[in-house]
Amino acid sequence: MADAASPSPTEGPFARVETQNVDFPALERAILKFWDENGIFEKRQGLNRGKPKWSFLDGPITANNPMGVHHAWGRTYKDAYNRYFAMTGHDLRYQQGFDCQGLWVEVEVEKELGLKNKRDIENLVPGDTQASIGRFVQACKDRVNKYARVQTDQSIRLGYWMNWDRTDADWAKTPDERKSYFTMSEENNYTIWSFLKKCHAEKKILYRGYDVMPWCGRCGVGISEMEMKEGYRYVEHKSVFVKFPLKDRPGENLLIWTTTPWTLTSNVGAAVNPELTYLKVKLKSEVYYVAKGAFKLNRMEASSAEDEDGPALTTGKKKTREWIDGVPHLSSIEQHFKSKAGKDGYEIVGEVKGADMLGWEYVGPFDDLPAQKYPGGYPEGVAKKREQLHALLQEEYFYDPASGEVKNPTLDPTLKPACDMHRVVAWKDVGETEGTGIVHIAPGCGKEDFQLGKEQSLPSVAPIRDDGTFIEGFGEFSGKNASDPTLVDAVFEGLKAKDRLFVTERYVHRYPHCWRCKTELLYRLVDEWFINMGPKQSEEGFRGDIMKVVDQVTFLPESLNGRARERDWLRNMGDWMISKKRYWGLALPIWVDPEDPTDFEVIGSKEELKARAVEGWTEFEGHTPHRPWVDQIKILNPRTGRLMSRIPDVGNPWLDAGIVAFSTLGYNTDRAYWRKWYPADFITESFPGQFRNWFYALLALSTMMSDGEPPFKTLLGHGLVRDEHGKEMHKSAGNSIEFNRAAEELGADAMRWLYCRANPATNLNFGPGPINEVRAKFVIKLWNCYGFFANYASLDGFDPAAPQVPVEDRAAIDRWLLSDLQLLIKKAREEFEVFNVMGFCLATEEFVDAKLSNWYIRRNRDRFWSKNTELDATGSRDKLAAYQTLHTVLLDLCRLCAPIVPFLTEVMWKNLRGGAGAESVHLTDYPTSDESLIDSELSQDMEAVLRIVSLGGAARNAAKHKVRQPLAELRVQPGSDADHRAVERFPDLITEELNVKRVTLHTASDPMLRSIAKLNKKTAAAKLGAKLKEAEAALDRMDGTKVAEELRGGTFILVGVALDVADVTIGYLAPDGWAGVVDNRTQVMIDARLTPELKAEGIARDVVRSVQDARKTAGLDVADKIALFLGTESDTLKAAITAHRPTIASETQAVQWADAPLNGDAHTAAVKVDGQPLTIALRKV
RNA sequence: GCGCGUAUAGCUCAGUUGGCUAGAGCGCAGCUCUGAUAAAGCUGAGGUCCUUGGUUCGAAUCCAAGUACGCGCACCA
Repeated sequence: MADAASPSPTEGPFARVETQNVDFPALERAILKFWDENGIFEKRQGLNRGKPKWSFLDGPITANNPMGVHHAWGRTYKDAYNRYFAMTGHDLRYQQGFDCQGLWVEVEVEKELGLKNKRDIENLVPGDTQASIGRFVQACKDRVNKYARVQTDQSIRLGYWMNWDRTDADWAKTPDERKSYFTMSEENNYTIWSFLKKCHAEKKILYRGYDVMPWCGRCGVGISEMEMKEGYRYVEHKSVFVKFPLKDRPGENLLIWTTTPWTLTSNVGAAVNPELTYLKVKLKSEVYYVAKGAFKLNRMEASSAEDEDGPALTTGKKKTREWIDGVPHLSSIEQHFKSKAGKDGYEIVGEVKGADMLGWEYVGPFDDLPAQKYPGGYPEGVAKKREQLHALLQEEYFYDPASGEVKNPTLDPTLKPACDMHRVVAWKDVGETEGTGIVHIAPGCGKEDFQLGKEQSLPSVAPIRDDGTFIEGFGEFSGKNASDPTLVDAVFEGLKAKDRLFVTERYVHRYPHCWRCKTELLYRLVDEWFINMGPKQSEEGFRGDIMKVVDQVTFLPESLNGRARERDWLRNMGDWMISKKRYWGLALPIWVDPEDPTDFEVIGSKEELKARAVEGWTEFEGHTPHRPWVDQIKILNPRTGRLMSRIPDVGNPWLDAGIVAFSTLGYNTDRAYWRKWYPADFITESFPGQFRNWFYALLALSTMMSDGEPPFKTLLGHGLVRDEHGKEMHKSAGNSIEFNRAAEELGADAMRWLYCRANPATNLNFGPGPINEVRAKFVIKLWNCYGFFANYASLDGFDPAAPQVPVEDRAAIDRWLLSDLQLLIKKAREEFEVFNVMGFCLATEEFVDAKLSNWYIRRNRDRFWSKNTELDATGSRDKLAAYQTLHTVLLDLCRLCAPIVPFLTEVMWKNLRGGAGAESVHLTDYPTSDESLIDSELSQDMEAVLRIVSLGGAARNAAKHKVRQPLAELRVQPGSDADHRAVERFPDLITEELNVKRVTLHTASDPMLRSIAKLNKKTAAAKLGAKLKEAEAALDRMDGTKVAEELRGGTFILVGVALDVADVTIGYLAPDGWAGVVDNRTQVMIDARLTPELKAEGIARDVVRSVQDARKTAGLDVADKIALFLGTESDTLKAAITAHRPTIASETQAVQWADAPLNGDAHTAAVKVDGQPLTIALRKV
């Protein structure tokens, strides 16, 4: 089968083509070999060298696992557009990229090595952290190299033309020296350094942030905003209502509610909304404060909030909250009170404004913990850093509404411990649709809490370390993990012991999880590095600069509003957290003074580092700028004279991918080259997520590096690949499909066509079903057209080099096909230029199916079958014209489709070119339409022919005569000029296709068919009731044409009842002996009467058909001659056979007639024709 | 909660600046054709064009409100 890819030299210019059970994957492998052995890709590059450039920038694929079929969608687009622009004479870079660094690789390597946490990693070489990190980082590099190579092989199999690293020698090189780009390359890392340097030195937007951030205790890493979006899920937690006894109001309590009981250990304050009203609820001997609006609230209704004052306006149904089956629904706070009170009941004893509660002091839930008693918050280092941060931000003075004083915390020597600071503070964001309207504030455990703590001068108590466990100072909790359920129980026990526990409940909410390892995130006070994006919700600062760039690029497909989405993300995102407390990644080039954490420097290049290094350079030299080697370098602080150390953090991996418009184009090493290729003309990736990931990072880094020049002109996004039934593909669900399996079982071309014909704006259903559909719809159909041509051309000795019959001398159907081909070429170019291959594919399917296969070839078969020896000069010329037309169309189709299905078209091309022309279709130019061949009237007329033929078929059906039975006449009342012309220009096409003797026109002005109106009893019966019979009779007497007109006009009254279009069916009646149908204004009828002559002819055709069948089952070749015996007792059959003997003989290639049954090796068959038995016997002669 | 989008046959979707009896492919049933075609053709069953109201001679199409779904954003105790 592999040989099928190359024409056999023994059979003239065209090789025979197999049309059954074609093994497309085998052909694809043969083509890969052909490209490889003949350097086709290199030749293509050679042809385009020096031509106008077309700059494509590849978004790096994560080299962490083998490719999935979902990757193949985007890669197919990338290759298709690359190939199109190559065939239209553009110089391309053909550089593909791998994303190498980051937590996703680390997590896989941890799994491989059986490591559970950071401590395991740092102890890979027992007792030697540096060596351990070194070994771990090496393992990460190894994994990336391994899968980059796997993905390379897979991409090659897909037909993706890039400058790949193919040999062992290629892969032995450093990432910097390879053809593909790697984000772990030195160039990439150092270029990010220059970006960060620019952020710091020029724009002053890099800062050390001391904030509460979501944290993954398993990975030991802060989670950035963009990562957090990936991890929200609905989960059940234990929530709790807790009493905070008020110090100066004996027997009175604040009632607070929280879903994170572990944070109660670090409670510092309680926040109320000064605007809200709070109830004093008396239960037994104690009083509780609860927000008035919260008290009776149905907590299962999703918070639709504050239209309490307009009950008449609340028309819409309230939505119920997302909930998990099996978890009890929430009770209202009032219900909790009722059930606690029993039959005594509770009592509302007063109301108080939130503003009047400010400053009230209370007893905290865990004031006995050492951490709560520590002066200035806990731990000491935390408090110290906070002071320094305040100094840094120059927030020297605070207005403290609790005391009414202006305070300066940096100068305040008596910072109190947390337990002495418990008081009610104001927070305008407190609502009453969730909780009790009084919020427990733990500045060390929540983002808003921390912010509020800063504003209100509350100390922070930060309880957990980087693995999620409690630090010392938290009594029995120390050492336990904050997300451990038993810890929650311990908290509840502790509260119960002090009679602080009001009630607990099971609660369902959306909670963030680590996007990589699915662990629940905790909010933790951390020390991370940020890029200041400028004021949120504004268009100022860095975010504003990026927005200006966003406004200059094109986002496709339009319906997705990509620009609006990107702008939306830019408006809302917080400052960009770029640090990760991990191992495998960009070494953030930030060196900090050991005594003063706010004194830092950013290094912008390897050279600068070398110049500044005062220690560790020798150990570092020769290594990539990764941990642990780069960690050893110290630089001198010119201000203090102390040695500065690099922060141990690595960078957010989106920095790695975001810099590639600079790093891969040699921005820092060959500025002219960069200038030539920047910006990219085109990028394309799957859009979900990328507006906040690659698209964002690329735009952000490019805006900074280029001072506002867009990194690309056009971005094409596409959806997700789903399984055959539209479900998300997951390895765990067992419905994901490996790329290799798909390519080998389904074929890369079929996959590529499926991807290209799909709408990029929607998700795509992938699987054997959809693939088989496109294969049947397009691949096999095109292949069969090709096979038809090649097989007859080979048999017939068609000479592709023969002088072309001038197009104007060719048959109209030839000119029609060539005209429509030009239209397709125009369409192809238009659609590729606007990055809409879908439009091209759908148009091509239509062309191949409706025009080429089902009309041109079907209608012209006898021109190809005609025997050379029997043709005169005109006939030969006509046959040549047919071959040339079909040959041209197939060659152009090859070139048109080559970017989409490079294998199929290559196989076809290699055979069709007949030894002439380019050795590969991919070395040809993309077709250009020839305007002189476009004949739009001809196109319209042929369309009319197809319409009339279709109607004629329907009329035949109504007449109940199969197509083999010749009929006398088809009569057409044209509904348009094109219909009219079609009958006059192409009577032969119509009569042959419909097997009628003649086609005639009905040109009289009255309708050819009489309209008949009939009641649609289903709908009309209800309206007419008892008058139904009467109405039917009345309708029978009416003129159907008039009824139809009245119905169209809208008013039709029958026996006093108004009926509409649906109540009446209009049928059409042909004269006796005829059958007619109507479509719009075109009417067609067929003469259904059989004469004895027509009947005999029909029988003869049935006989021919039966003999052909017998030939086929006898295994004869088309060209084989036979001796034929036809035996029957039926006089009708005998007469028909005798009358049509010459036709039967020529159709079946019978050169001898036998009067008696053939004996011996003859093939016999017993069939029925016209209901009568017929014996067929034939033998090859 | 805010914003954007979508809603048409069992499934996947077309349906242009409003226009006459709303279409295609797949699937289903029947018929047919077949010496390129495991292909194809024809017919049939199957529709509340999400709902309601409005504009209009006329609405799947335009407008408004509602409902459902999807996506993005926000997510708090």
